[in-house]
Amino acid sequence: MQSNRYKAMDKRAFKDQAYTEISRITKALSGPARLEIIDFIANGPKSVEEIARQTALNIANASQHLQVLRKERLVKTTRKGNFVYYSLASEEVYYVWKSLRDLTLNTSPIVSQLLTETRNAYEIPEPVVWEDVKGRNDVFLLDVRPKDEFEKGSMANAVSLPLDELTDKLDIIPRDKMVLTYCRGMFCFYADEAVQLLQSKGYNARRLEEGVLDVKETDK
Amino acid sequence: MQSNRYKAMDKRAFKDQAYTEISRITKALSGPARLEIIDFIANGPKSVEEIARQTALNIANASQHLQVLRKERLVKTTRKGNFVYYSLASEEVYYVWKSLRDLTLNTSPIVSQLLTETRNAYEIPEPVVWEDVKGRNDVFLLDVRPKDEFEKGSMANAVSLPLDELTDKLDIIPRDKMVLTYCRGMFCFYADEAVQLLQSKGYNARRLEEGVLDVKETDK
DNA sequence: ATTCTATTCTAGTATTCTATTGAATTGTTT
DNA sequence: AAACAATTCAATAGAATACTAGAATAGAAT
Repeated sequence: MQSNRYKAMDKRAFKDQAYTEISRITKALSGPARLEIIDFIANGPKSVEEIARQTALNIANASQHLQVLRKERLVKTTRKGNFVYYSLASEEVYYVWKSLRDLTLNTSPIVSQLLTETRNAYEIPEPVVWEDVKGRNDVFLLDVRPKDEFEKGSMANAVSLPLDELTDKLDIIPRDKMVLTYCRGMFCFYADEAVQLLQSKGYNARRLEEGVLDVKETDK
Repeated sequence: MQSNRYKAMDKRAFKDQAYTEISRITKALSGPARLEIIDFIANGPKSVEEIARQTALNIANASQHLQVLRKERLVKTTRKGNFVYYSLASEEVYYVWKSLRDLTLNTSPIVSQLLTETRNAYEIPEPVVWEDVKGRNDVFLLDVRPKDEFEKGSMANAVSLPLDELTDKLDIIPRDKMVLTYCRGMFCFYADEAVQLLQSKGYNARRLEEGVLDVKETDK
């Protein structure tokens, strides 16, 4: 009781600590490398090796970044055989990432500019936004991510055909529908590469701007 | 064309720049002082002086922090007479703040702990969550923030009675209903102070855990 | 038990950023 | 011109950053 009195916080001290705590977590996410890691592992558990390869970091460095995220409990790990798999600790982590990304897209036009520039450089056609096509039934939804990511969760009625199997299994794609590809999200080019391939084979193909995690209509 | 080729970005370069851009914006928000500023001015435009007072910073320092936010276009300013009023540049900024706050509340129990400790120290009763009371019609919703914040936007059916006018105008509060006070949000103690006052006058009063901005049922 | 392999830790470095404040300055109002 | 709010400047001290190489660890496979 008495000791409670002494420890008792005034309101200013509480605020200082509360905002500092939120600040700590914000700083833990705030490096480019860690933002990219979060964007990546949101699609499913990944080993340190995969994360390092995807983000072009060396392994020790990727591990360091993962420790920073783990210290703040933003990611969790599971071990399978020899590998440690990292994934997001909660949905809230993804919401933060998503809101930061959307804020940036609205606030500084640079990212969207760079994105279209990059697409132009590769002669990739403009993406289609989900809002414009979600009602239609003359489209064929194609998930070109690795199988395990598809199985963890996919868009409703989507068919899985990972990018590297695309050439072999073209026959499962109908020629009378518009093929809509999608992948991990706005900053992932798998869907664009798929579109290029499909168009070169005479399909009517476009990519979806959003990824699975940005859209409500999902399975699982 | 040619020059486009040379400037053309490869995918890795795009990613580096995109995540770096998001990182820049994230770092701009990530200090405790700036998080508090955002939380504060979300309720309405505030002068530098008010912001400095609220956050216990000196004026020069508060201004510095505001410049950081302005450089990243997270806040906007209007001038009235001698004063410059700062407010959030867009709703997205608030969403980011909200998602960071909610992530922290879920991820590290410290903040909630400190909050209840502080309330205990002042012998403030436990808050009520909106979800539990929003259907009921035997409650009297009381907005104890300054008038201008109320006018900018309030909860549906709420009555405005700023904290410092409360003692004078007690007669407008019905005695047969439960009085529910609310203010700027979870880290604001105005509503708690109002509850203490009201309870001492024999009212059945509780505070709402959430603030206006966390609840859907609002006017304006 | 040993070997193997993926991951983590340690330590060091160089760099960059941080918040803060008093004083000088700008710009507005009266 | 005087008063006032806000901004900028300059300087400080301290902390945090990302990264890397090499050693250490911890499980799994043999």
